[in-house]
Amino acid sequence: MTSVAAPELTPRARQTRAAIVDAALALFRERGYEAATMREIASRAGVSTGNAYYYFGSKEELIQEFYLIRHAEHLAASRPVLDRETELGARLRGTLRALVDGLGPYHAFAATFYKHAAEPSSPLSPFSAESSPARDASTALFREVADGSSARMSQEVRDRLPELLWLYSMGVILYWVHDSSAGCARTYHLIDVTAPVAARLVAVSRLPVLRSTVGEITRLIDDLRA
Amino acid sequence: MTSVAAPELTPRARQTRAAIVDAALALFRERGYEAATMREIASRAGVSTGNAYYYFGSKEELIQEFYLIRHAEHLAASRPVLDRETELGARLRGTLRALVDGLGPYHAFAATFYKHAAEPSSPLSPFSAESSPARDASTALFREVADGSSARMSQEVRDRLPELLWLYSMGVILYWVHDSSAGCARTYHLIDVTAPVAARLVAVSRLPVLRSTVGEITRLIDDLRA
DNA sequence: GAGCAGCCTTGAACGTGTTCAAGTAGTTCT
DNA sequence: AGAACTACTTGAACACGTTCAAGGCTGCTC
Repeated sequence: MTSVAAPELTPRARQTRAAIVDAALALFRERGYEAATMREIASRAGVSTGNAYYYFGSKEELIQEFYLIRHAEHLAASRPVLDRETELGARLRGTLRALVDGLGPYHAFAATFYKHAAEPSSPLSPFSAESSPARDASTALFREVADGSSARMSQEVRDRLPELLWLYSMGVILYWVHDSSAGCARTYHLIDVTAPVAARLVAVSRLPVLRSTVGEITRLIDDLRA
Repeated sequence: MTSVAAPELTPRARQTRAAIVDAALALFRERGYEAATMREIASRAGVSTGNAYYYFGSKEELIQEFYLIRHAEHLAASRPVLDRETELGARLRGTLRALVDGLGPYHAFAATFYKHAAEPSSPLSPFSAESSPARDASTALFREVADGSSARMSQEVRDRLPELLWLYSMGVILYWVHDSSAGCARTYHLIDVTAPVAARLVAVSRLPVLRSTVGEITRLIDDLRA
């Protein structure tokens, strides 16, 4: 189980910490986030309730582990598509489908944890400073999606595209969270339809008529990330 | 205080209900959502804790009142701009600024309640069925923003624009929630920059080169709201 | 006016996330 | 060996959101 534990932990403690994470994620999957109590998580991990709070400041913090594990697996799952496809739309589609594939078993659970992610003061917010490493890792993946493609684009678009694609993926996840269709078919449909559109927008961004519009959007993005 | 109470309430009960809402919103503003306890809200309203639960199924439900009151005030605040301006960008800008103006005093509070809004199972989610009336009301406002403007657009764009603008406004609010700049200056900046870009996109949507792209996006929107 | 019915009100009790003072055990220092 | 130090562990206690059995109040019927 991939885990990014604090390095200064005793081997024994590291094991305890991992047991808590395992128990938590298992219970989250089984019962959902709210129904899984800290007492039960601790009990299943074989420790006291209070001890769980020695390793994790709050129940929400257990979700950061989920983020990290998910990202590592998403990275691996995207590899085949990125090695095979060269067309931007197809690369994007494959990467996003891999993302949703991996989240699948956690659908009910992820739905409730996303509520915590939306709170700006929460370290779980994808926009927060604490999540910056996770966000950077995601952005790097999308940079590879774009740069490894055969799509031609101006340097200004190329520089800003990864962040836009990350934002796009957040939108897809938001949609997925709310998607109650069988097998989340609607989310896959959304991906299948929007990925080519996104690629198309990148392509048309080179049109001279859109030069000024692209320039405005570029400046806007630079403003926002300042 | 505008309030959409259930109609079958005794006048006395209606008054009690209103007192609870007033106490709740005041405390939310003073201390924030989390720090305002149901016991304190009930106490300030002069009722027992349990009685608050006779009128509101949960603490979150008190936020629906906030939505309703805010929307009514936003509507009124947007009136002057909509009566004066004809250019789409200016109308959009004015409407969004009015939105953020009105939310101002609740910034800290709104930040924490948006976390509840993001949960799909919550009736507070702007995407939920329970919020549909509130969403429809918002969409109607944006329809007026677009239709009352001098902007020319195809019928297919005109039909779908209100929902897109509503989504855009949700994005602005999401940004605002995370905006910690003085006086939320960055949010106002975002509005000032993006409103003209949005108007510009509507304008360029008539370009023949973009016909097929616009068509794809149109079909996508129709898919999603199905 | 007595009884009745239904709306409204109460506060104690439950289970939750979280805290914390008090420990224990392993390691290092003298 | 003993002492001191640090890293870890405990479970009782706290405040919170929420529930509910019990009771009051109001206006109606006869």
